[in-house]
Amino acid sequence: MAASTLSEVARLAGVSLATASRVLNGSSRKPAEDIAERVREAADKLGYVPNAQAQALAKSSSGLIGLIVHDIADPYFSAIARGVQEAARQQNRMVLLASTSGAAQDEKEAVAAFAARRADSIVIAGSRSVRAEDKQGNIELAAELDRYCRNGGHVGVVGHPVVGASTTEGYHVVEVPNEELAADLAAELAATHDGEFLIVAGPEGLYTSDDRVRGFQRGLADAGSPPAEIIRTGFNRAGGYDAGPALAKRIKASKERLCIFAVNDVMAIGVTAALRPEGVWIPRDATIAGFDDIETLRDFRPALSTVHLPLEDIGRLAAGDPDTPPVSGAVKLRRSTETPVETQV
Amino acid sequence: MAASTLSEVARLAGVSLATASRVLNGSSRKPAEDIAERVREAADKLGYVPNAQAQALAKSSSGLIGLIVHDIADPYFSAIARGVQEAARQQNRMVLLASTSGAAQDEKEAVAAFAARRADSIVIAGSRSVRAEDKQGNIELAAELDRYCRNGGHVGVVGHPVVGASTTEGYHVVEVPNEELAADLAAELAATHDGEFLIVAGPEGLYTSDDRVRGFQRGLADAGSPPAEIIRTGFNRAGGYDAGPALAKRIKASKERLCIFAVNDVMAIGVTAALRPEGVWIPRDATIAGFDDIETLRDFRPALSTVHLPLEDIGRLAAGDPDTPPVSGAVKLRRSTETPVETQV
DNA sequence: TTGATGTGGGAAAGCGCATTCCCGCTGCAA
DNA sequence: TTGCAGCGGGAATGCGCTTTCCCACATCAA
Repeated sequence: MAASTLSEVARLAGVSLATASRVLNGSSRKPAEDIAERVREAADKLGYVPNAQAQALAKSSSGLIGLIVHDIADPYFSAIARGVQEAARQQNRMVLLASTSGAAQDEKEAVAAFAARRADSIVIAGSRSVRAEDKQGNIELAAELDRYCRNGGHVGVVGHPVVGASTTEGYHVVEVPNEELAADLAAELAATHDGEFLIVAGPEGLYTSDDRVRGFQRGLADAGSPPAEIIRTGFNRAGGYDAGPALAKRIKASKERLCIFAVNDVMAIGVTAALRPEGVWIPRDATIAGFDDIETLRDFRPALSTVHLPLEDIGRLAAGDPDTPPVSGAVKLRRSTETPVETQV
Repeated sequence: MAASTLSEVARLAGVSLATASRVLNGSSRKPAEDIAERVREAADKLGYVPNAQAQALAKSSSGLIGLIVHDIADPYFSAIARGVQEAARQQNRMVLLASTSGAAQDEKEAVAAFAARRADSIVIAGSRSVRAEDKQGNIELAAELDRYCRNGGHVGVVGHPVVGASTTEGYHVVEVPNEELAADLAAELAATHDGEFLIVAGPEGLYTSDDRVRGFQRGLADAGSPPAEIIRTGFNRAGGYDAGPALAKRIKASKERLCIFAVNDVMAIGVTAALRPEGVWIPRDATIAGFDDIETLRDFRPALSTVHLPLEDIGRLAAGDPDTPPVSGAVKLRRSTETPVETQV
């Protein structure tokens, strides 16, 4: 990657390095127009591309924003990534991507790498967890982030504060009202459904999952319904799928129609897919709702009841966009939780 | 972003800058263990994080790989992005992201930005086009890329060479056998379907779309079927949706069952969604096939017939991973093109 | 004409690091 | 003991750029 340098341009234009810099890379001092023109011509002829690394070094600001997700191919994260990307574009920055599969250890490394690149800010999406096996990783991650913040970095966290972060300096948490929204969902569902409820949740200790479970139970309680049974599985499509057989058995054994709340959309889809071969139809034999309102999944049939989350906005907010409205979700009841007309069998 | 520097570490450890550098940032010369230990301690105490920008400047290699996509939230691109990300991880690099909505002008700017950051390589995903309105943009993009390559950069292009690129030096095209696979799909469909075929394509001039159309028509011809009528619309879900009403009219007017080939999965989903309110059921009233085999869409019902593309591998290949097998797709016939049993009405 | 005040270009000092070159030291053969 | 290689650490240079400081010159009021 050897390209022509500023001093080559300066020499060709017959001016000093300083002048060339002033002309080409926006300075407060504007050299005379004829000189500027000469410099621009020279730059053009040489195909000069400024070295952002050197610029960053000289002005100590990189124009980079680091994004940490579990999996960029997961539609939840890619929607957030789009928001971050847009915010970055507006701020004239570039986004550096890191996928970590959610491992705290990997996240720590990603933060270190971003810090090494002197990213102006870091966005961490993806659920925090307090599980025992993540304990050590979380501590190290928090330490790394604290250090990054102490050195003047900004970090935007989606959903929940990083476990064990000791400073608040530099941290910016985009609160997602998971609990409230889950309660709303439960309330709306309880209004029309009078059978049992069941929750398909992620592993215990995962904040996002736990919040949604808690909120849902609270909503149920407020509506006078008994608490829902909880099945724990993976926090992704595969987790939902795996829970399918047990659910099918449960549904077939029960006299009433069961209403399932999967703590996110992809899990709900996984559950639905696993239920189908068992002969369990949604919403005929059971109803189901998810959470997130993933765009790619909207054409699904039966249309999935869910809670809409402005994921793109969340990404923008985490990336520090000031013009983005605060996070506000909304319950979306669709076909998957409709009580079917009796005549339909 | 001021952090402690190598010279601070060196001073604290009581060694020279050179020694500290050798200890901390992998050099071929290994200082004595006791000294090394002292340096590491000092680094640890200061919370030293090497400045990758400065390192890049000094060694002139950034460890960055630039990725250009139309839209990171589109599952097609996010799957490729995952592959690129994985390859980058293996190569110990980081990926820089740019979304461009497919505008050649934006892509050009993204390339310039990557070049400025001295990215070691650039991956361009997303269909190239020869449309007239993109002409100027394409020329500039090609020029920018050529310059990048001349300066020693590597570029990996998914699908088709960049229009108008004058060098081959540094370019690396990941060929996607769109045409062959589309022909295969047509052949397999023609084997069981004897009604008419219809293609929902993207705008004319979009390579990927054009290739798939051409291949499909060829497959039809080889199977002895008449060429399919072509409807042009947007190359995304919205495009498919928009084509819905016209298709519905077409289907209702026709005596035979129509087989629709949408040139990608999301378009097929869009079509299906638009058809539903019109009372047209898949596969009862018409059949449909897509292309790409998007993972998030696999749970869709009726299951979408499509052509599987190893998108993640494609991303890996474009990012220059040597261990990734060459691209090979496969036709996946599923429910959406099954001839329904007559008794099902 | 003279001194004060700008104005605009250039020299040079870093930014944080890798790396080359140099030098003092030790170990060994002669 | 002398000479030479080999080893390990340090000084210094440069990567490409920004920015401060300086200086030459022009302008204008007195």
